Amino acid sequence: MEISYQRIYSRLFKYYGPQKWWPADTSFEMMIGAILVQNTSWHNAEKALANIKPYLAPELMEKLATGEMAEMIRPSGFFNVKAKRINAFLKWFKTYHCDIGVIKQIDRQRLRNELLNINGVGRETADVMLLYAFDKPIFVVDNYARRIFYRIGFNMPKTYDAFRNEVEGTMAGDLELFNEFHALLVEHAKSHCKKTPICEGCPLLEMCHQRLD
DNA sequence: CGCCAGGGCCATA
DNA sequence: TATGGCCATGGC
Repeated sequence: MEISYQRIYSRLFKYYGPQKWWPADTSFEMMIGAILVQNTSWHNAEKALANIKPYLAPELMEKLATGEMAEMIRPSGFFNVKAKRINAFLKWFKTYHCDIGVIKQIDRQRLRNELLNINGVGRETADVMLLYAFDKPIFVVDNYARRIFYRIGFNMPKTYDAFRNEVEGTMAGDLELFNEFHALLVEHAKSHCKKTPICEGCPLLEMCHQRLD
């Protein structure tokens, strides 16, 4: 049986079930969460989110001084840089009057470039926002996807965009599929495919080459 | 105690 | 293009 991205997705979906991401009440909360979770456990990002919950609206958040913001998001780590990144994001968001509906109408490529121009929003954060806040069908490349596919034995393209294009080009996926795929890869990495893996009961065991690097 | 976590920027070669 | 240092908390 040919091992493909499609087959891996099917296996993960059958095993873990629908993930219904992103865990946030609003698109705005989702995007703030995307910045807070950068290179940080979701557990710590949640603590920061809980602290700024009373300010989780662009009109309220822009009034906070950067120093106040930093203190509130302290549990997420890198709190000084993340406070600046949130400010940079808010500045961009305001140029569209914080109107999610308007931004959703923007062409996918152009919107991606605009997000990448925000200081503190790199490829992965931009793609996660495009997928979970702006409904663009996109494959999110992260270290988890790299680790999981590497251990299966795939030789993925080295650069971010080449990897993303390959998966998107070979999957014929819609919004719902890419939404679930990223969430499933994260869940799989956290439950089985950790740095020190738990291979017993792994749903991908038969297709894994055990390249535990 | 060290390792890791749902990255990105910047300087350098 | 591709490394390396830097940013920092909290769970284990």
